[in-house]
Amino acid sequence: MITSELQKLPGKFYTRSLITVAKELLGKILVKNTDGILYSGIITEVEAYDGLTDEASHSFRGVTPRNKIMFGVGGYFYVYFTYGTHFCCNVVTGTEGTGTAVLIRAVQPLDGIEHMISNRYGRELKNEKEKYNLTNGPGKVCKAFSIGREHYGEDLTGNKIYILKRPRVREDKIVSTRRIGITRSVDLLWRFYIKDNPYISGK
DNA sequence: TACTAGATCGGCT
DNA sequence: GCCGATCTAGTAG
Repeated sequence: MITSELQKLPGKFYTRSLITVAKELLGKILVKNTDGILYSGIITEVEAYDGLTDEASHSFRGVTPRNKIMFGVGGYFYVYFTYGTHFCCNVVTGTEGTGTAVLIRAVQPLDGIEHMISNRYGRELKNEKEKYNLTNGPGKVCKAFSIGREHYGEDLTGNKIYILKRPRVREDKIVSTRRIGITRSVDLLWRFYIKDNPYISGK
């Protein structure tokens, strides 16, 4: 697959409802093209976060400086810093004021794999296991793609960070489970991943 | 393999 | 001041 020949998703892809966008992001290709380095990977695992009903969401308690991009219109990047060490990235969805976003939890690397290995390990791969460990978690994806606070609010219809069109993943190839690493609203089945793909986070 | 702890700091109660 | 949409290294079994 030649990623440079694929089409960018338009703004209207993102302004639809949270769960629709979350599921349809599976199989699409996340691209970062800055500083002369091209990174890309197939989105294999996501989680949905809602504003109104979802206590686990950063947007649940209303607008703050950190989450304000979540309350804007869909199609922007929400990057946050957590546990004093990691960044995680989200795709903002829906219309103005909804406070919804989709956390990208794992991707399958396509372009820039050598850079990802260097960003993650600072050395060569040691074994097969490290190949999958490269991007199978939200903190790992950001580390591999070198995504940080400077990418907060990035416009996904721009030319630095964007997502490429790909055929929709069939419903019977999508697995829904509880979300990972949260303590509130734990019963929602809002984690989605591509069945049988090896680039999936633990549990 | 399974569990525990430590890193490390920004956001918000 | 507390705790988190995480990850890794270390220890025990």
